[in-house]
Amino acid sequence: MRADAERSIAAILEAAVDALTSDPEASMAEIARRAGVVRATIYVHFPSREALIEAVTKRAIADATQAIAAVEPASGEPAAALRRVLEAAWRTLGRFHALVAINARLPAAELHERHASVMAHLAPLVARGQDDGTFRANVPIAWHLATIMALVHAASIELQADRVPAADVEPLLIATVLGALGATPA
Amino acid sequence: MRADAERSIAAILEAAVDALTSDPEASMAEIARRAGVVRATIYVHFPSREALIEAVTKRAIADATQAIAAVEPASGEPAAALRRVLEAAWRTLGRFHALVAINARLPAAELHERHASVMAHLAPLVARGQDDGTFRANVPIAWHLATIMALVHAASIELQADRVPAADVEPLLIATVLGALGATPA
DNA sequence: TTGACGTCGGACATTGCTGTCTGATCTACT
DNA sequence: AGTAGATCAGACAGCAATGTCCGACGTCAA
Repeated sequence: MRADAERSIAAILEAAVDALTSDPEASMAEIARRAGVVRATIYVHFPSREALIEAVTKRAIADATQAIAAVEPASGEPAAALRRVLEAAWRTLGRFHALVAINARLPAAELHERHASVMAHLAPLVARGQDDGTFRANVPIAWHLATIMALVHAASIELQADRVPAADVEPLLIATVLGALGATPA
Repeated sequence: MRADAERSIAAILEAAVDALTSDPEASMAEIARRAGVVRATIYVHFPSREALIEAVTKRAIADATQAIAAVEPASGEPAAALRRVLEAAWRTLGRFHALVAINARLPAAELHERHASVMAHLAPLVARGQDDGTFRANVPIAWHLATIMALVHAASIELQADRVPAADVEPLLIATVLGALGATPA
């Protein structure tokens, strides 16, 4: 693999994330424009639009997985660990939210498979909190995860709309999520 | 307005909901087919695809607004009132879950504006709950409202993705929202 | 009944996209 | 420096959808 090819691929993936975030149906031409590349070049590396989106999704999930793993969700009090995870998510995962919507119509099995690595880190944390009574136990883990994602996204929207000061968002988000999962947010 | 025109409009709106539910990008041709109408007829009543979708959305929100008003959000314990509101909203929304996904990619400002009528009923309820200590008071009302909207929408999306059984959604949603607002969901 | 309104059936131009291909030009590696 | 590999610039066909238009035909309501 030549160095310039590698650069192109990186630029394309980067541009695809940006473009698809602002418009989930962004065209290949738009992605190419943002990548500073000609449209045909994309097809050199990705046989089709679908293949490109799959590659982008996989990379996004890999990034998220790494960011979450980095804050050691398996250590310490569940509430504190979740707090750390939320901070990581707030900073890292936010920009990929659009991809969630794009992939939402995929076969359920494939979707589940793609999220497996994230689940692998979060599920034990949530389960641990359910065991020791920190989080509501009569709720599926997937629901808790959906709740977390929804509130992170809502926080992002509120912030962008200037309906809440930037400095206030993180504590608000954390308190709301902890409450939603059933923890008493102190 | 002639009677057959009124029938056509009703059939088109009905068909649009159905078609967009099974495919959020359903074409005008598909909608026309389901409505038992020729494609051109749609353009007689709705100048563009966007206008049709807007009409469908507005009607859905109007229905939800009416359903919420009907359960008297201004009466009784705030937690109980919120519970009633969530039940009413969820049931009315049942038919329109697909529209949630479609409108999710709209400009945030427009989304906010379309939800205004629902918010108008909710804001006093939330304020009342903050006053009597049922809901977290150190949080802007707008944040609580955003939280509620986000969780209702998330519930809708989870349901559509078949990640949670339909029968479980309502109690899960209620428990999660009450917790997120700081009430003890008992 | 009659005429205005509405729908039908289909043709039509336009647009925007995907995916392919070409030859020319550039660039990384040996 | 030379060569294989990569990008560029742009053309091309194919397709699907939107939105417009038409004449013929049905249907509502006065």
